[in-house]
Amino acid sequence: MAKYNFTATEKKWRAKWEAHPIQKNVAGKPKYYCLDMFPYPSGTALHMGHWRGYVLSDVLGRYKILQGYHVLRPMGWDAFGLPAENNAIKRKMHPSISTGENIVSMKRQLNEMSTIYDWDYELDTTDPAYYKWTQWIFARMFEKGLAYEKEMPLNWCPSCKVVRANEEVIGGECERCGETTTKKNLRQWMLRITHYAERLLSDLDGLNWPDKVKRMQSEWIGKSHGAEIDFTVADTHQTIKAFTTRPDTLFGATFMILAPEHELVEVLTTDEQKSAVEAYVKQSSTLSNVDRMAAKEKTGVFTGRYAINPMTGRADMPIWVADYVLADYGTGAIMCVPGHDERDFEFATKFGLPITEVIALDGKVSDMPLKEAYTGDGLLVNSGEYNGMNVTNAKTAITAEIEKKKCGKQAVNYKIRDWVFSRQRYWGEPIPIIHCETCGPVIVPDKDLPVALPEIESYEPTETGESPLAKITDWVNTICPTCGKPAKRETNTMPQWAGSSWYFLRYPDIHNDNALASPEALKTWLPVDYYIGGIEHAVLHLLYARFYTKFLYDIGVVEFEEPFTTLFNIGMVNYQGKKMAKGTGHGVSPDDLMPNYGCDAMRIYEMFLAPPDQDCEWDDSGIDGAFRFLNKVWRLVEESPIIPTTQELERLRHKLIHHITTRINTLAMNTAISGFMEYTNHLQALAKTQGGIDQATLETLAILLSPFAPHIAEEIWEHAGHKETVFAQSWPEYDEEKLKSDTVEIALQVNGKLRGSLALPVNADKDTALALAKQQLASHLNDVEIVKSIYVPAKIVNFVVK
RNA sequence: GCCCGAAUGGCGGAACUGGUAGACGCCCGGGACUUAAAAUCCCGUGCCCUUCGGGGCGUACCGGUUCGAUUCCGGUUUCGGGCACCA
Repeated sequence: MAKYNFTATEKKWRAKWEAHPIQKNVAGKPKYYCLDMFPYPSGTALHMGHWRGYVLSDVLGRYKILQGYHVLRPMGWDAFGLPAENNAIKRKMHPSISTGENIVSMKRQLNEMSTIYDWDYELDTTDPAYYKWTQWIFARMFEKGLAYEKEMPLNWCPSCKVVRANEEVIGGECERCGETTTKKNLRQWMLRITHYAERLLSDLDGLNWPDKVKRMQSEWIGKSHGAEIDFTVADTHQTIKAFTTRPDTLFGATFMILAPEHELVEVLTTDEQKSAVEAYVKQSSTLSNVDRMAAKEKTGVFTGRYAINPMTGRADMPIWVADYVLADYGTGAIMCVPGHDERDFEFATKFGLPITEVIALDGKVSDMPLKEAYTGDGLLVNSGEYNGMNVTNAKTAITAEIEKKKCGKQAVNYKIRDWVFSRQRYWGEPIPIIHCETCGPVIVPDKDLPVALPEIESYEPTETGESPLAKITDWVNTICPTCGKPAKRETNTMPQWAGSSWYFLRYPDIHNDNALASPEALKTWLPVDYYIGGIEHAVLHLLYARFYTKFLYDIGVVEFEEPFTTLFNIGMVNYQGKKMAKGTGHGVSPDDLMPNYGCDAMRIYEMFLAPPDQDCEWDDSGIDGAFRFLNKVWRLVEESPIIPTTQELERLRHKLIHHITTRINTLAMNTAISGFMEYTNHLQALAKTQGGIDQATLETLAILLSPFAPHIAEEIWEHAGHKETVFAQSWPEYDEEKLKSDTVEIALQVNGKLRGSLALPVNADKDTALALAKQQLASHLNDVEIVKSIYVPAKIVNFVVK
């Protein structure tokens, strides 16, 4: 009796799979595109957090092969971007070298996991042959007016003199030098994702995605109905546009607030208030949106001006500047109704601004002052001719009056904003634009794509806020493709998102030089059937990929509008209370565990650890359980004589097929594994009493186990007398009839408390069940009156007594 | 702050549609085998009380609906993810 030698077994099968890949006989099979979110090689190694997703999708992929699909399992590298560049700077290497090294080590790790990735389809977003098409898509967007230039405020470190990403600004301070950061306006390339807001929202309905992800995206797009109202500023020719979802409360609008970045702040502020306002604007520029929204106490300053309430005609609305109003949501200005908005109420209370009640539940004015904002339903008060009208009707009526007065209109507002698409960094796709003094920004002609990222001495950010590319004059100076005059290249690069928003289209046809993928390849493989990746990508990556797909649909490149039919989001793996992350080197490397436990045990444990969609805490110690389980399986297989099939073995076998199949279908892998363990325990006992196990049990076990622990599964399959791979088999089916048993144990309760149990025929009628239950519970039913008797077949009997 | 989630023994978790809470595994304790150890096997393991028959409590907290709630509803707390230049 030899102990299961995982090292030798895993080596043996990995070599066999390498020589004869398990997916050979694919002709005529239906396709299944099972895709992982690709990693960004910004660190040298994968941690167990990555394993979680890749093992999960590998199990699904192998399962689909056994179900008879031709499965596409590609893998690639999202290798551009800030983290990769910072990793390179840290290691004093060129980013192409450091990411290249990282890719080599990650690929080794993926192979050691015995994943079925097909490296014939490997893709790298930094490969010019790939980013040629990233640039090509940008060119099409530019032509359609979806890419445009705009001045945007960016985080600026006055000490380092570089643009800082939000990630690099911690609590208003530069991560590198600790200096308080400010904002600097720089020209940026933007993508008009807002044009797709409505479609991005409504098409969520048809997706087989987790509800919570759909909800997050829908909240992110943030559609709301209301009115856009123009408020005239007294003693000026200016008007302030404000979007509100509550036009019904217009009579209660007692002041207005502009975001500190609002263009009218400078124009409107009176001389007396000038210094105070300027100081406030400067101070708020050091804060991020998150810091501003999370501030404990509201801050703000008066501009010295008043706006006219269009309903009352009175110039009694002081105009303030406050940073809880964001420049990029709505119009960057709000009308404030402190009586019926919590934040406005807080602000008005703090600064002594008037509060007017205009909605009351019963239509009766409350005693002033109000203790809090009332945000509920009700009837209008203090609202002139609208008094007594309900909120819903008032919204329509007051909007209609504003429209009549030509000082506003009904409006739909989206929270989603256009996408800032340029970075002042080296390590990204050059934006294929040439700036010509005569022609303006001109797109690089397709024949000149890709615009290759030039080699460069120093790729660290520059002191002018420009990309390091700006320093390479040879590269920057070029000729306008339209008029032939001297012109300059765009020096900003694209964000990492650019490459990851369409890569799933490229995989089936990665070597195509004439199109991003051939129509045939796209038709054969797309859309993606199952997409698996971290929950942290619930909004941005998935929204951007949907946007790109819709755009490519509109220009006729693809024939579908949604890229990912089914989505599964893996929960985070934490370690010592914190998220495992490559960037910080915080995590557990599979390399440390592999020599002691082997690949199968690690795959099993990773799946057993927790429900895949939930966050979990990594703990090495549990891996022993997975290791023992596999050894137990092997002993059972090796030591048990083969006997003819028995009814018990048959029932147990079908139960296992049923359990594993239903669990795999919902990716409930943790309970699939616990099902295997339970089965093995039963089988062990049964093998003892019956003197062995049957051939069918052996074979079924090998096939069912193969997606999870492929090496030992092959070994069992071989032990069962077979020469070809277990992955050439078909997934077994279960027989409903064989799952049924005749009797069932039901619970007996008195007043909902458990008082016993009873074995009953499954189809026992109520009278029989109650009679038997009464007998059983005689001691509990002695001196009481039974008020009600409940019998739920195969579940429970409950007596309600007095 | 806003949006999205989560909370069950010493620990990870199970409980499928409202029906016997704690499957499975880890840890821990006891036993078998062994010169010994490892490995393996068997038994025990939510808390409290017990006359050892059993009884009480228990799924973050407070309340509600129900014969019956980990599951549904209202409120609260704590923790995690996202918040647009990390991806």
